[in-house]
Amino acid sequence: MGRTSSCCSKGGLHKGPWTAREDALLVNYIQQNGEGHWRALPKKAGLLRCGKSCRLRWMNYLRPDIKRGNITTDEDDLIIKLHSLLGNRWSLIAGRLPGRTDNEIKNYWNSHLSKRVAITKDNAGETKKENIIIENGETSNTRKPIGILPFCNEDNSSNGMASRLPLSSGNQGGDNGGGGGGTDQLAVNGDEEIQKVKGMEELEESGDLFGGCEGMYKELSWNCSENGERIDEIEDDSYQQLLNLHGEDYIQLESFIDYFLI
DNA sequence: AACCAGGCCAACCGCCCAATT
DNA sequence: CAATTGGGCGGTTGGCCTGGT
Repeated sequence: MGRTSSCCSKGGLHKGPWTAREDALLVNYIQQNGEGHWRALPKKAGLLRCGKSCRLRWMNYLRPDIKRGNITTDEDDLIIKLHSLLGNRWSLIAGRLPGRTDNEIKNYWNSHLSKRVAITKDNAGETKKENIIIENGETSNTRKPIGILPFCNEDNSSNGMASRLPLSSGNQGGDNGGGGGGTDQLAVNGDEEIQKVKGMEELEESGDLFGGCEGMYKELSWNCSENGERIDEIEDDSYQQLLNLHGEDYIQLESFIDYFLI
């Protein structure tokens, strides 16, 4: 229903690498008319491309805010952390890396990071990089973001928050050839954790996160207390539900991600 | 110099979902 | 309510480049 064969496979349309002239036509058109209406765009812009191809070219290559060049070690770490939280949700991950595209991150993951993480997992023994540490100290391979739970706990300042974080940064320095000790490592003790708690308090005071947290748990059919505290075990499919959130709930997910990247 | 293998990355493909008709 | 459209996403492909032999 409503699905047509690939627009790019229609006769008479160009495929393959874009020429400088095509790029110029596309950029010129979007600068004058803005993004959107991709299906109609090629005709109006004088391009023999399908709309999807135009959109992809713009989004992944021609957009003025795209950051070209090598992925930095900070971005590298961030991608790994986000992937451990979100899985192959490249658009979500890209949304946390200004100027990077989902395609670029996906390619980078497939060509660089997946191998590195695999090696890390092989070498790391119990502290596997992609595992998520759950409340009782066990690890899980299911990529459920159990680390989000303490965000909604009332006494977050004293419940060993770091042990629940989704990633252990402990093996970071070793396999990176000196790249370790990045500034955005997850806080595990001392002042950084205190700062984190203070940040949480500010967010809580704003009222945004607690209320949304409760709402989200209800949305996900999780049990929660009146103050938004999650009180039962995550069900198997809950993570998937979490990642399918939209609208305000999606914003809550974004907030959770923010929290874990402090 | 020629060949080959592997890595990288831009682009395509197929599917999904929300909005519109 | 069903059909259609528009847009977005993740997976995959294929061409180019580079390094090794």
